[in-house]
Amino acid sequence: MEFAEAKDRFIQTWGTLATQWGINRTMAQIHALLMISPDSLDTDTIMAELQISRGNANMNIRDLIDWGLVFKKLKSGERREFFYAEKDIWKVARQVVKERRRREIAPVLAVLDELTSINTDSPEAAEFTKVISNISRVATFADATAGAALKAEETWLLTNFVKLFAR
Amino acid sequence: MEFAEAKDRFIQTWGTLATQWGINRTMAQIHALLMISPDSLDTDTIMAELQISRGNANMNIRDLIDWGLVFKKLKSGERREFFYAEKDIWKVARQVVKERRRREIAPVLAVLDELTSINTDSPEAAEFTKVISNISRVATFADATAGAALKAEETWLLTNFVKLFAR
DNA sequence: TTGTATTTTCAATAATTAATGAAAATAACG
DNA sequence: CGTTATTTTCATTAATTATTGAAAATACAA
Repeated sequence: MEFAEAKDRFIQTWGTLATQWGINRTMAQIHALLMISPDSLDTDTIMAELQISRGNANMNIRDLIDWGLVFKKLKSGERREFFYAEKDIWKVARQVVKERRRREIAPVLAVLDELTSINTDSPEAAEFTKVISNISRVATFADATAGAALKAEETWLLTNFVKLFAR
Repeated sequence: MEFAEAKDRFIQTWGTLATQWGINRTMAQIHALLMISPDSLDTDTIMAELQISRGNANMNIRDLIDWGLVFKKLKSGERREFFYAEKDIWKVARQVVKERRRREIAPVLAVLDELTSINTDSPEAAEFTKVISNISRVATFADATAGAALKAEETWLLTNFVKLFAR
């Protein structure tokens, strides 16, 4: 396979995977492009490579920066901005977990916690409380686990996972 | 808070969470409704509770069954079908991981593996191979880890997670 | 300043995805 | 069988989400 084809395949694959996980395709494609690019790229290059509009490019680059996956680079003597991505996929994964935890999981945990404190005066209400408590307990535990993992060093985590699951 | 309100809050919250993770809202809402329901429900009840059409209800119930999260129950003397959900959230999580691995991760791993074998005759191609190899290695490891966890018993997994991360 | 390159915003439009509802298919019953 | 309850399908419609592109805002240099 030629490089150009492989590159397209990767950008496409990364975009498809992302949509299945609730991330928009363009955002994932920009991320993919920057991950495999040796140099940082400016907006026009990204637009040209992915055949997208300026507005679209700008918005999704901003989002990637918000997610902590892409960074701005200022080249001396250059007026426009250049962008580059974190290329270590472990760090990418850690960052995604961290952000999703903060943005999506934390609010849900708060709601669940509230919902455990209703009257259980009917079979429906009793079952409800039982299920919600179970979800709340497990989710809180899983969230705390993720939190601990994020605090730990990457190597420590990797080492321990290997110990835990090694054959 | 009253039961009726708590119930609506939960169904709504579960639906919102799901959309952020690439699952459609109705599917998550049906799942939520069945999880908190003491009895199995028929299609008409689900339609009425969630205010959705028959077609929508039917399609999403089918999908939930495909995902292994909801099951059919036949009541003797009853012609129509009743549905109930797995209520143990650990089992739900395990099932979701299992299915996503099969449907989404496995195909991506196959593509990544292909992409590692291109000529590295330019700086771009060299960087590409480097990044793809890293992703492929880490993803394969994570996938294998998930596979091992799925094979293990739930209690075993829980116990070991506690040991690993307990303060 | 003033002009110019660059970035950002956002209303309009396009594309995608989900939901409806009625018709067709299926299954159960007498 | 024929009848009726129930489920499934799917073309149409609705809702949602993403993209465009041009105008406005901003940043920089002279």
